[in-house]
Amino acid sequence: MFSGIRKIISVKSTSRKKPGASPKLSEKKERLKLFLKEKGFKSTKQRDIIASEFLAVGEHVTAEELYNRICKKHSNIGFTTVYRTLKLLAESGLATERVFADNLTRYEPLAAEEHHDHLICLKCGSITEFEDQRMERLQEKIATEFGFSVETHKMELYGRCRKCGGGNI
Amino acid sequence: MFSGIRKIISVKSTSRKKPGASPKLSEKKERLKLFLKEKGFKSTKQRDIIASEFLAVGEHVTAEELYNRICKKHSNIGFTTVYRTLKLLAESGLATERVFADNLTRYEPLAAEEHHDHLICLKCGSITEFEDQRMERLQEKIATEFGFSVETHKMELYGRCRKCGGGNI
DNA sequence: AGGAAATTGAAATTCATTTTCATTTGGAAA
DNA sequence: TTTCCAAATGAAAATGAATTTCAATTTCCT
Repeated sequence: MFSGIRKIISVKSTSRKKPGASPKLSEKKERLKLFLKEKGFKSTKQRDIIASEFLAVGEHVTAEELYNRICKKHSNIGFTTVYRTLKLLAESGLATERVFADNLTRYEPLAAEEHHDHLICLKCGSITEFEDQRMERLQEKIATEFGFSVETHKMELYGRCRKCGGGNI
Repeated sequence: MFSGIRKIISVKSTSRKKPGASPKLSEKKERLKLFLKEKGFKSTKQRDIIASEFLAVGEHVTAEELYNRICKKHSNIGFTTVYRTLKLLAESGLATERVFADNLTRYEPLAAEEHHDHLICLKCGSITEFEDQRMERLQEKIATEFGFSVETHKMELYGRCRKCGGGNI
């Protein structure tokens, strides 16, 4: 299923939130520090570097992708630490873990408060985010019809983006 | 994410199709034979047994689960063959591969023509299928708004089923 | 500064999945 | 039916992402 994707190579964000709606980088790093302190964890150079790089990159990265970026500049940072820090960021609510059809775990900044879904191009691998209230409402509605209460959901549309012939197949 | 699920233990189907709408077991096995012949593959005892057991079980099984059932009666059938036969069934359109939040690959009979989505209970692990035209239409609509054409999609609602307190949380 | 506790990172482990390869089997052609 | 070759089988090995281990290092509280 979805075997068309070899690798998700590039990533785009097309969210519709107002500019300035998301916290600044410094604010996010502050939040991480608070979380660490609160949990009795320690602030370290590595965590700072990794968090900064992660927040700078911004889009759906795997632990490995992020590690590759980081280890060029900081040969003293190991894969394991990148991996663990991403988990930590996810726990603290600064990142969200996602698994798409290629079965790799990706991390995406923030998102705790801004749930959204994804359009994934099977040709070029680009990921476009979207949020749609109609969708949220319909999900609730359907769930209710089954006596089900929704805590979270996963919704991915796989197909062709505009560039790859989305309009006219 | 979704780490609440330890294991998906049981599986229910609540699809809304009319009774008799889906092909009978013999019909399905016929379809497999045709597919095999068409592709120049061979019919074997193992494939027959595995396909029968799979179609009999009916619901979202992993290769391992199916293997465990089969090897009790047929000690001469190996895991690899079960694994490969499930892949084959998926190719032939008699099964669909699905990966839920626990990251195991499950197979489900038929489904090539009947696309549906899933409600997954985070407490008891039950899987309920549903199909909803409103959902399909909305997906198309949203995709179109992004210049995207949908080939396939994945949509899972995670929460509580009726038994596990779905109505009143 | 001292020291307990947490962190780091290289290496090892886990675990589902997939591949390898020697052997067996199915089934088309003789 | 017998022959023969490609396909299938299954045990074992390989793969690869995710996770854990553990000794050495670092943080940060007192």
